[in-house]
Amino acid sequence: MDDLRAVPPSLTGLTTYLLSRTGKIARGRLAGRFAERGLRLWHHAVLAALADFGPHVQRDLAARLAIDPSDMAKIVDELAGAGAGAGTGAGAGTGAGVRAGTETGTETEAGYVERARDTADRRRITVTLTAAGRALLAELDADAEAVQDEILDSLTDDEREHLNALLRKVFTHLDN
Amino acid sequence: MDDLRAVPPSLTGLTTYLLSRTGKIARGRLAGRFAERGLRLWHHAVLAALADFGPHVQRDLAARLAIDPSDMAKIVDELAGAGAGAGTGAGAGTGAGVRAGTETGTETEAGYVERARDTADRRRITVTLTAAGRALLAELDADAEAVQDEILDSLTDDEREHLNALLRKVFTHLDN
DNA sequence: CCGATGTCAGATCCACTGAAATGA
DNA sequence: CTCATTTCAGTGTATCTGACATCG
Repeated sequence: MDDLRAVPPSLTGLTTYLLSRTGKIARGRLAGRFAERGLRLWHHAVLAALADFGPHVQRDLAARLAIDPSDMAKIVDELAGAGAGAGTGAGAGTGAGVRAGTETGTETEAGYVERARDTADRRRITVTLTAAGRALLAELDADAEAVQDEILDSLTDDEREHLNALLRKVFTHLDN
Repeated sequence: MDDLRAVPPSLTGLTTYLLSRTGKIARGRLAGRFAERGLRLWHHAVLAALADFGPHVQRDLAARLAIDPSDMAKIVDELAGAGAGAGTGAGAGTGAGVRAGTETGTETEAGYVERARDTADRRRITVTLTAAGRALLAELDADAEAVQDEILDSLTDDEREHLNALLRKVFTHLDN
């Protein structure tokens, strides 16, 4: 009898629909977790890019992640901790884990990335991952995997691997 | 070599990331096609739900598609073609909208769905798919499949089927 | 040329109105 | 029979985000 929660089969038959829906759910859940830290998805992507490929000129970072350069400026700014009068250097000095949990009024932004003038071309600003950034990235990655376990709960390990392979194939092809 | 187009491997290793990215791309492309008609994705979903499950009380339609009832009111209104209807909306650019076959008159009267007061409970409005709506749905489905062919271009038929099966499994489980 | 700030549009969400049904 | 409560459709608003445009 026509369960009102049932989704139209003609939609679930469309792979793109499933892709879109599950993707949105996944993104939403992960964004929720990051929000508890006062972060958004792009922060994770930026940190990951820096970890994987090393320091970037800000513009290249934007190009790689397919995001508008003007938006990248904000993200890097937030990761650097320049915004909102946050204690930049953070008296805590090294470490500076800053797993704030609840983002109370005080934003405990710390230097997850560092902006430095390129020595060769002094117009360029090179963004570099700091130790604190690397630590934060590890936590965000853990969040991501936790969400992934939720989402893919119904799949076996083999199926998960297969799904990843298929999606990777699709994605890399789209990238061209 | 650090191709600037390369995406961080630590991200592509996350299935949820791929899901999220490809889903967003798919949604964007399909939304683009629909926009040429002056429609949005929800219009397609509503038509599909009506085709698959028959007439709905408007509120149930909203519940099924997990959308806010107030937003559903607007969407149904546009599909019914009452007043400004589908032509305007987001599309801007091309005033095209609404190519239902009978292009008599400049605009609209698109009755893709019909609203009728429930005789028993006059608060309720029952939404029914019309012949024009069915025709439009066929076109939108064709658009969706075209986009799907683009997106899944790199996969064989077997792989596409497998991907659909995996995603369906994931999605139905998430629905619970 | 590059990065930063500001503006705009789309989508989602929430509160409210008015009509209509239900139950005390 | 009347009144309070609930449910529904519809309107409008607040907010959040992503995309675009201009300024330094």
